[in-house]
Amino acid sequence: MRHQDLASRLVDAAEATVAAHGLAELRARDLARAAGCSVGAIYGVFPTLDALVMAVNDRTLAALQAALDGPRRARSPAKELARFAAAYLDFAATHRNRWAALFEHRLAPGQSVTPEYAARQVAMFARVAGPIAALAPSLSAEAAALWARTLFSAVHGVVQLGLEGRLEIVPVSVVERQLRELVAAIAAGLSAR
Amino acid sequence: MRHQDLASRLVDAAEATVAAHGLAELRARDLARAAGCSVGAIYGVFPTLDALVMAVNDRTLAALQAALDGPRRARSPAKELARFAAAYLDFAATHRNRWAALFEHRLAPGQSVTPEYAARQVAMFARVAGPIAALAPSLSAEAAALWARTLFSAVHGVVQLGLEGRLEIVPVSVVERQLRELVAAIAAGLSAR
DNA sequence: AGAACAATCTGAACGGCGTTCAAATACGAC
DNA sequence: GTCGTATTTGAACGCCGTTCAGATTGTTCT
Repeated sequence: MRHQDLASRLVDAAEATVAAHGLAELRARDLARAAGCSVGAIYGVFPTLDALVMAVNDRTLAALQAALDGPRRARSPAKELARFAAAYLDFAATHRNRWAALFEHRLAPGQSVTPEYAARQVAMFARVAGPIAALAPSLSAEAAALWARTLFSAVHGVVQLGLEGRLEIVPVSVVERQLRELVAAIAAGLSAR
Repeated sequence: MRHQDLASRLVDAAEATVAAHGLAELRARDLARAAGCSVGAIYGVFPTLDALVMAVNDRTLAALQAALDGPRRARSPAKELARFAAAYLDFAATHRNRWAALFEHRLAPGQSVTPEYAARQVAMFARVAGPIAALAPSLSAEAAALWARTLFSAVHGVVQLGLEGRLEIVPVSVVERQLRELVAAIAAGLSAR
């Protein structure tokens, strides 16, 4: 533990705080105490706390990607899309604070996301494009890719407004039903062309 | 102007700042200067800056509701849903910072949204339930209401990830196409049952 | 071994934030 | 005019992310 990189100790500590109390509770002084260093040392490793948050989010996105790849491919394209949506909901519900941090954190203007982060996002969209192309073979590759983005976004929207909506919070089981019906309707609409 | 309520002058000033520079740029001292009062006077009207932000968001939601009611009903339920989605995108794109503030602002734990805010949200969902029920008459009232929430959330997700996604920002015209195809697929899937 | 240099870490201090509150001010009743 | 009350004021408080002069540690050369 003594020889563990300061960087990874800091990301570990930040991840633990985010998971337990949410992104808003992250403090440089707490982080330093948890990682066993001084506040100033943080800035020898990360230029800013925002950069540290991005490192945490990189990890979360990797975990999300792994969760979505999850169990092996389902029997039909429609079932595969349904499994994907259910896995997304499950990840968001299980790791709520870490998942929320992905969207709560706004990067400073001019700053961009890390290349790994962007690559993971592209990979996740691509993961959806396959079943979609299988479902609607008449779609061009670009159209299928755009549909992948659309389906992903739609599923995300249902999960986000369901889990952290302003109104009543929808029980996870209801969100599950919403996603099942949404994916089924889209799959039906797509294959009917 | 002198006799205008301090409260409305403050909300005006906050709304202007949010619209011009985003929620993150809101400062109590700037607000006081813009509204022509002292910092302390803000707290005689609002218990917290968060409450002031909620007042701004109430206004934004009212404007969004008006924009969605917009032009009179379309010819068919499917077209009405498409119009609704397009109007949502148009509002988000036109009033990007004010719209983003609706979702950037997290209310303190234990605090709830104003009754008007909740009522507007319910009204907007209900606005969608009509065309959905017309499209799939076999749906129960509760199922149609849930579908309204689902469709609204899905549209929101596409707009949000499209306009402020981490990856490349999608041009509005592409998001328009995404929404058109999404609504068409859902409408097809819904009426095919 | 010790001296000299570079690299790293330290934590008090800085500026900016939301929020508070004793003092000043404005206002109405008589 | 005088008192009592309600409102406004803005300096001050505590907390935040971030900085940087000085202390500490590590490395290289003789």
